[in-house]
Parts: sequence; structure tokens; C-alpha cells
Amino acid sequence: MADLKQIEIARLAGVSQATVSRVLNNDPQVNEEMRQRVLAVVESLGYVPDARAQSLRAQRTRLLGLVVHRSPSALAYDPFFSALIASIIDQAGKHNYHLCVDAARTARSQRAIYEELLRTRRVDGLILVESETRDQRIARLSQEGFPFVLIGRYQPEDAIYSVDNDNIGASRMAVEYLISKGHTRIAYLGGPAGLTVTRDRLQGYREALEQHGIPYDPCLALFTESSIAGGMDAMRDLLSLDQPPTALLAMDDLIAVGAMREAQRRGIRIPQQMAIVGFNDTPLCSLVEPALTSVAIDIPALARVATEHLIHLIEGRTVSPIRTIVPAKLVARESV
Amino acid sequence: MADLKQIEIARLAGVSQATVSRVLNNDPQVNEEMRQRVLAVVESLGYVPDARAQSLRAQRTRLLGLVVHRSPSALAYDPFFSALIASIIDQAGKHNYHLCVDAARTARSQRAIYEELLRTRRVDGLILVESETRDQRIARLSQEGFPFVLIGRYQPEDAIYSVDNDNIGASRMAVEYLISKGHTRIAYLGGPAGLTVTRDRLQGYREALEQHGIPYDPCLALFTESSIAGGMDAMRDLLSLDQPPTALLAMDDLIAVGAMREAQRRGIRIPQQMAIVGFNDTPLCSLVEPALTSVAIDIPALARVATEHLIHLIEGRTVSPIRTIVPAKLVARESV
DNA sequence: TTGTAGGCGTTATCAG
DNA sequence: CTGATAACGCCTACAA
Repeated sequence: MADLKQIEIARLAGVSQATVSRVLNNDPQVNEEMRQRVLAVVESLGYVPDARAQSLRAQRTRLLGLVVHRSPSALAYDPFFSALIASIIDQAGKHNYHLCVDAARTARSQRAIYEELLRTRRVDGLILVESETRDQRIARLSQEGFPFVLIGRYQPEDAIYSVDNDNIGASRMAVEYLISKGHTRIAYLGGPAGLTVTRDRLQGYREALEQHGIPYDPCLALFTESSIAGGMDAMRDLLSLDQPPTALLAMDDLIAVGAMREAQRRGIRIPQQMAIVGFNDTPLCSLVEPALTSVAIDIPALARVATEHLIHLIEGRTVSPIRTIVPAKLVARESV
Repeated sequence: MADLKQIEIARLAGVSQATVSRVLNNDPQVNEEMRQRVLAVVESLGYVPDARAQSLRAQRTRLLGLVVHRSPSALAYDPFFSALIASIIDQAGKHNYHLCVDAARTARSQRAIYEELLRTRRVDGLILVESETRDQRIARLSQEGFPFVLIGRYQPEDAIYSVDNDNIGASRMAVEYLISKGHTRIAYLGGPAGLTVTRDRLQGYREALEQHGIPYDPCLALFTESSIAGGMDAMRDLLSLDQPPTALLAMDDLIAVGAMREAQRRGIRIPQQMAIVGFNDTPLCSLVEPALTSVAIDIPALARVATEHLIHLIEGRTVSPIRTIVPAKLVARESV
């Protein structure tokens, strides 16, 4: 039962091992009778081909890779990442691929993990997230000709496959919403400054301000890590300003919730004294008091496009690099 | 650059391919000079062995499998699972293993996924979670002699490797805490009734009641799905009872938060009119108002033990099956 | 239509 | 101590 291989099946069915292989691969030109004979044995023993041998032979593992730049605890509590991973697993499964997830805490180990995944050919392709302006990984992977897609942005935009939210537009929309509510002193809480998402959303923020004749005040644009603690820190900084803002757009819900908590801790009422908009529309939004207004990202769509493009790339159906933009929308709740 | 193999290295170093392999595997009996010559070429070209070939040859992939019985969206928003996955990735990485995560929505596809992972030998071993009393998977895997560990419980307990929280004890402790606060009408909200966790925590609940002479009322023990919606439903049921409870222990934080929300929506004050204890001590606890008292599970410890035992099993260091219990503790906040 | 045989890149067992 | 050589299980020309 344990070490079943095609040659065993062949013996029992009285055919050659090659025929077994052909039957299993639906080769149309095998005699119907033999096919049945082989299939009968295969079924009865529950034979399934060895993925390791197939991987070597076919030069592909049917494994997709995703490396997350988070410590385990940060990953665990970031609903955006959890949702993304879940959606990718789902999509990959539909195409008969599996997902191999790795985490890289330190910058040094990041490098090593990407190298290992790439060079060992353990995975057929990679999905990249959280791109930086001059992303080392992207340069490396393009140069090696390794299949990958980016969820994010990279320049020049037509150089690689990428999928992204309409970050600039979504951010502009969110700020315009705040302006329409009468706010003019609006802060922006970004994630790490190097990330393209941070910058794109900053740009949308600035565009909206400019369009409404509100001067951009650099004191109101802060960068922090994507966590509740990061949001709390940022809010402390904002409140120590001479002229604190009356509204803020945070780059994700964790930051927004952290900021909200810190403000409330100091007796500031939301939304009366401080309006807050988050990003990602995670379930957190409806759990906090008041419920958080947030920009909804279509994570399943992001995952779907990324996965499908990657599989196309892997399977050699080469099309020219494509950039896909997934729309976002504002979900109004009580925090504005 | 692309298709580098040992034979290329061998040619450039002027040795045989076998020697290259030996050097890479730290065979102590290769001449130091040759070793250096080979290593020089390896370094300069950045050669790394092909994992696919190694997998076939060694009959192992260095991949661990985890199948999550959740729909993508449910998985995404369940902090317990996210934390568990993250911790396993972390541990596996330390032993040079990777994690392959799959999700099985329907019962039918579950079966298929386990079969495929097992039979194709795509992964070297499996980590199982959410065991049921008569778990099909476990019977199957034991029978096939496939390496696996269970995070949960299965009987007989010494038949397999398993790691578990002290669920009975933890639950008893939580209920005793509620009793010490003067409650006598205490409800239990379990997850799906077939799961051993659900039953174990129910048992601890009953033991605590019994010990304090409080009769067990089956109307107060409800089973629902692990989600906020599940908790809301359950609370509705509880409140429609003739004698609603004044306190409740929920099997996880999602259920607890759902129950809390529903109670608050109906004007019930927490903890004055209804005390609530959750399970897992996820970050949700400090996000809700009032902050949720919860039983803290040591997820990293669970992941560590499970991963290490599994790797032992895979690598053939056979010890007799072991059951490990990880202690839990109560984290008191404001909801009691 | 079917069988034979070579090779995917490694590792490990032999001789030398 | 090193170099041929044979697997590992599968797929696919090529030959029959």
C-alpha cells in the first residue's frame, strides 16, 4: 500500500509502465480496453502519482510562494495579510496549485529566503507584496527571469506583472470625503516610508488637499509601522502639535484603530473632535466604538488577478507584462 | 546563470560531479584543496542544489502541510488560526522546513486534499487541528503510517503524537472565576459540537459547576460556529430563555465578541448584567468595549511542540507517541 | 496503438 | 580519497 508506483500498476494490469503513464495523462490514443484495465487497477489500489517525481521530471512543483515581511505575531494580527493569504490559497487551489508561505522577520533573512526559494526552484513562482520604490527583489527576479507578480506598484509600470488597488484615487476620495465634512486640518498616517503604498496614498492625500486649496503641512504626514501600537504613537505625536488636526486618514485599519484608542484615552471624542478614516475595511472596523469608516480594498480580486497572472506566466502563456488596477470604495461608518 | 547544475560546477572546478555533491554535503573525507576549489566555483556562480531533484532522491520535500477547515473569509478573520499559521511557519523555518497551507471549505474537498497531500507525498508530514471525536483523518493517517501530529485530542491518547491546551482545566478555572464573582447561572457557548475542544471545554465547565453544587442546565450549553455571527445568534437564543444567564464562557474570542455585541445591542450592560469570558486571548480582547477577559492559549508553544514532534517523526527519530499539555492562564480584563 | 529507453538533478554505493 | 554508475518515479520521444 505504501510504495505504490506506476510499474506496480503496470504489472498488475499486464501493460507497460509507459501505458500507465499515458492513461493517467489522458493520452487520447490509448486503446479503450487497456485504459479501462489500467484505470481499474489504479482505482482499486488508490494509486496517485508521486508529486516529487513529477516535479523533477516536469521541472515544476505546482507550488506558489509568498513571503511575508512580518514577524509571526505581527502577521497573526494583521487581518489584511490573513485575508490575502486565504484568498490566494483559494485561488491557487482552483488551478491545482498549492501555496508555500514563508515569513521573513529580518532584512537579512528576507534576502536569504528569496534566494533559496528562487534558486532551489522549490516554488514555480512568487507573489510579492509591499513593494518599495527601488525594490531589490524585483530587480533580482526580473534579471533571473523568474516568474513573479507584484501586488503593489513598481516603475516602470509596464516592466512587470502587477496588480494594485487604485491607491491614489482611493486616498483622494477619502480625503475629499473628510473635506466635504468641513475638515481642513487633516493628517495622514502612513506605514513605513519606503513602501510604495505609503507614498501612493500620500500622493492621493496631497492631490485632494491641493484641489481644494488647502496647503500641505508636512507636520501632518507621519509614518509609522502597521500596527495598533504604531497608530497610538502617531496619535501622540499629532496631539503634541501646536495645531493638532481635526481629522485623519490612516493607511490601514490597525493604525487607525490605534490612533483612535489613543485619542479616546485622552478624552477626545470621535468623530466630534477627531474624524478618522482607515484603510482595508477589515472586520475590526465594526468591532470598535465608534465603528470605523474605512476604504474597502477588494482583496479577493487582488488575489485572483495575481494568482491567475502568475500561473499564466509559469505556464508560459507569455503575454506582455500587464498592470491591473482594482477599484476601491469608501465604506462610511461612524468615525467621521 | 539559469540552469546551473552540479555537473557545470564540476567541469569548472575540474573535478567529478560526485565530488561536487560530496563537498556540498560536507562529506568529511574530501581533500581540503578540492573542497576549496569546488566551493570557490559554487560561491562565484551562486549555485544552489535543485530542491526538486533532492526531493525525489531523498524521498522527502522538506515541506510540512497544514489544512485549515475554514472558508477563505472565515480563515482571514480568525486570529487564532492566523497566529497558529504564523507560529508554525516560524518554527518550521528554524528547522529548514517550509509550510504548505491549504484550505478545505467543503467536507468533500477536505477528504480530497488530505488524500492528495498524503498520496502524492507532496508534504513530508501533516499538522492536524480541530480534531473530532472519531476523526476520519487520524484513522486514515495512522493506518497509512504517514507522519502527523495533532493539535488537539484523540483517544486513545497514547496512540498518536498530540499537543493540546489544558482545555478541561482552563475551562474549569474560567468558570470558577465566574462563580467566585457570585454567578450561578452561567452559560457555555461552544463551537461545532463534534470538535473535541468544544467537548473538553464543556467538560471543564461542568466539573466546575458540579464542584460548587450548581446543577448543570443543558439549556445553557449552546453550540455554534466560530465567528462573530455565531456568537450573536447564540446570545439571541440565550436571551430568549425564561431564565437567561448572568454570565457566560465562550469557546473563543470571536464567539464572545459576537455575544457581547448582541447583548449590548439589546441594552444589556457588560459586565454588570452579563459577565463574559472568551478564549484565546487574541488582540480583539483589548479592542472591544469593555475589554474582554479571556483564557490565554500559548499558541507559539503549541506550534513549537507540534512542529518539533512532527519533524522528529519525519526524520525517523522514532520515540513512542507523546501527548504534551500546554498550560493556559486567565487574563482578567473588564468584561467580568 | 504499445513498448523500450533516456533523462530530469541528486545522492550514495561501488570500485579503483 | 575520487570517479563512474545506479537509482529515485515519472514522462515522452522514438521504435516497433
